[in-house]
Amino acid sequence: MKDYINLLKKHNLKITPQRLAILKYLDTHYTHPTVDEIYNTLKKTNPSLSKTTVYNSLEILNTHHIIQPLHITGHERRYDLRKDIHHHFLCRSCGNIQDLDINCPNIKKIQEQGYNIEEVHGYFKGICLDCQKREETHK
Amino acid sequence: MKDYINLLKKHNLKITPQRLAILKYLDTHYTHPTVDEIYNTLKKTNPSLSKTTVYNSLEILNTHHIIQPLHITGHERRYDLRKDIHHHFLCRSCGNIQDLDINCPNIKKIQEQGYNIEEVHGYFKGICLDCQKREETHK
DNA sequence: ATTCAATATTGTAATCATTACATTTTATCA
DNA sequence: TGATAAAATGTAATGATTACAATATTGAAT
Ligand SMILES: [Mn+2]
Ligand SMILES: [Mn+2]
Ligand SMILES: [Zn+2]
Ligand SMILES: [Zn+2]
Repeated sequence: MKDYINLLKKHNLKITPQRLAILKYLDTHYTHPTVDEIYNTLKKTNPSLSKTTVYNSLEILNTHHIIQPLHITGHERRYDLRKDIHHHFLCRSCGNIQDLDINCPNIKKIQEQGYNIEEVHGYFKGICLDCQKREETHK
Repeated sequence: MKDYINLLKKHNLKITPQRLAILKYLDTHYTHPTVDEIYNTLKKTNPSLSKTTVYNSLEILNTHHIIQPLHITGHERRYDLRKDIHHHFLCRSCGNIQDLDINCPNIKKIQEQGYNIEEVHGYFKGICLDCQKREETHK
């Protein structure tokens, strides 16, 4: 990525240090962070940052389809700079959310049934590979 | 369904009118209702019902895998008496949530990669068939 | 470079869903 | 029919998100 300024310009969004910082954060942390994670980290180098601005910025980036929200945990929103359709795995043990790069043949099928699909969310939950190994060695 | 009493017995859960009413509601309304929808409806015939009881009952039914929660809208929990894996379509226009009876070949693939999968959520959002027709006729 | 209007940021208060908790009631079983 | 553990109830607390009013900044026109 890198050229966040032109990305915002392309969408006729005003270029502000807050938006640039949020875009950069998402671009360098593909961990599907929460609003609080983004806010608390950026607050360190930008002490005047308001949490409302983080919410507002994420909202407008979402409406312009630059980022997408995930509802995988069920109690907090998370954000993803990747805008292509991909699925996610949430580990019950470590809490990490991993990308699953598998293509979903069902999307096409459902569209063929006549549905107009605008969003796809594929969430899998369980124990990730790392945590399984860790449990093994602890026996 | 029908035999909610034995269902609760099988899971060593106490048989209470509240739990029976909630089970019956979910069994006769496969609309993936919210807690408030369940509460407000049952409140009419059971005025002493507490919303906390609805939350508690749904929680214990969930831990016993009798029902499953959906996080499809992103801002409220919904419940489904169907416990088999199936996917859902949320219509942006009418708000209805429909079951999609498609099998997901990715589950097997991800398991083959070593993941231990405990939950699967497939959410699709867009405009449902009925709403598309309605829009057509309104032109 | 300066000015200005539109837009963004900020801080605080409000809202909404959910959870915690103390009290009262009920289900189950001896 | 009690006794006891579990459940139901009502209220208060929490946590994430949104609303809103005041201030500051951006970007374009001068
Ligand atoms: Mn992702
Ligand atoms: Mn369903
Ligand atoms: Zn893990
Ligand atoms: Zn519809």
